[in-house]
Amino acid sequence: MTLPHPNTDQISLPIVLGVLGDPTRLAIVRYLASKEGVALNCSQFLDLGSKTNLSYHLAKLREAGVTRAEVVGTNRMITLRRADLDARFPGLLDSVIAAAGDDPALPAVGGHDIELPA
Amino acid sequence: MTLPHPNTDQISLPIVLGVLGDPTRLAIVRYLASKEGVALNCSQFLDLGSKTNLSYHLAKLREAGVTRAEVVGTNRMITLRRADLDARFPGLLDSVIAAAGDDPALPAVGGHDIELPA
DNA sequence: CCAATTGTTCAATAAGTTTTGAACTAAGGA
DNA sequence: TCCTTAGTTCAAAACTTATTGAACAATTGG
Repeated sequence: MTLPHPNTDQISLPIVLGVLGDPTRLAIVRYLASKEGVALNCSQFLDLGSKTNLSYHLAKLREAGVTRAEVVGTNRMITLRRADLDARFPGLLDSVIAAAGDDPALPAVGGHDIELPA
Repeated sequence: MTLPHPNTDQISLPIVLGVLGDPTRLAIVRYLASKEGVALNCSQFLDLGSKTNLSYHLAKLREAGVTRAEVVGTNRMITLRRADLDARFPGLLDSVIAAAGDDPALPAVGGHDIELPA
């Protein structure tokens, strides 16, 4: 059970920019960046919308190549594809995250720690 | 006769990203960046679409704060708001332009020189 | 003044995006 | 096995964006 992701060289600039041009998704990326190295499941983002709606936005991010989703039991562990994005579009992710860093117009993620299934 | 532009501090990250997430507009920005300092009118971009459609896309870019349009006679001279964007979102425009730089999936602008009204 | 040039606006349509709830699948634990 | 948890899928509705052609405005040049 793996989910489809584009290869690094298939990541498209206009698609990435379009996907990031949505406040909910930008908030997801900002939060992922702030927790880099930590495994996050979808429920971490419930502050941003309904379960169904998050599934939609997280699929958009994954299909654009911005995030990676790994299946761990019933969880999908979400990470930023930082190395891939840096390789493909040097500096882009950093400048987006820096710009989003303190934007009060973006929704915020509460961020509860979660226990993973052993 | 001046056209409305947002102030630098009113430029919104998600709006800028959304506006750049369109191949036609990304091509416009790439071409403007390649001709920085040169005055360009809308007709320069007719390779990318109809006059009406360009008017629409150029208005989107202007309203997002990505470009500036100055009225000179019957022309609108278009420039990139590079300094404003660099001030607001450091590094963002550079990385977008670099990433777009050699993307064969983006439409290209022919680029004829034009004679301005004296 | 008249005609040409440059670009905008309008209304219509076409196409795509976001959001929702209900139904569903898959894994894990009691 | 049965229940719970995590997340997806589907179809519908609501909304937004892109594209077109016809009509319009404003300036310039003859």
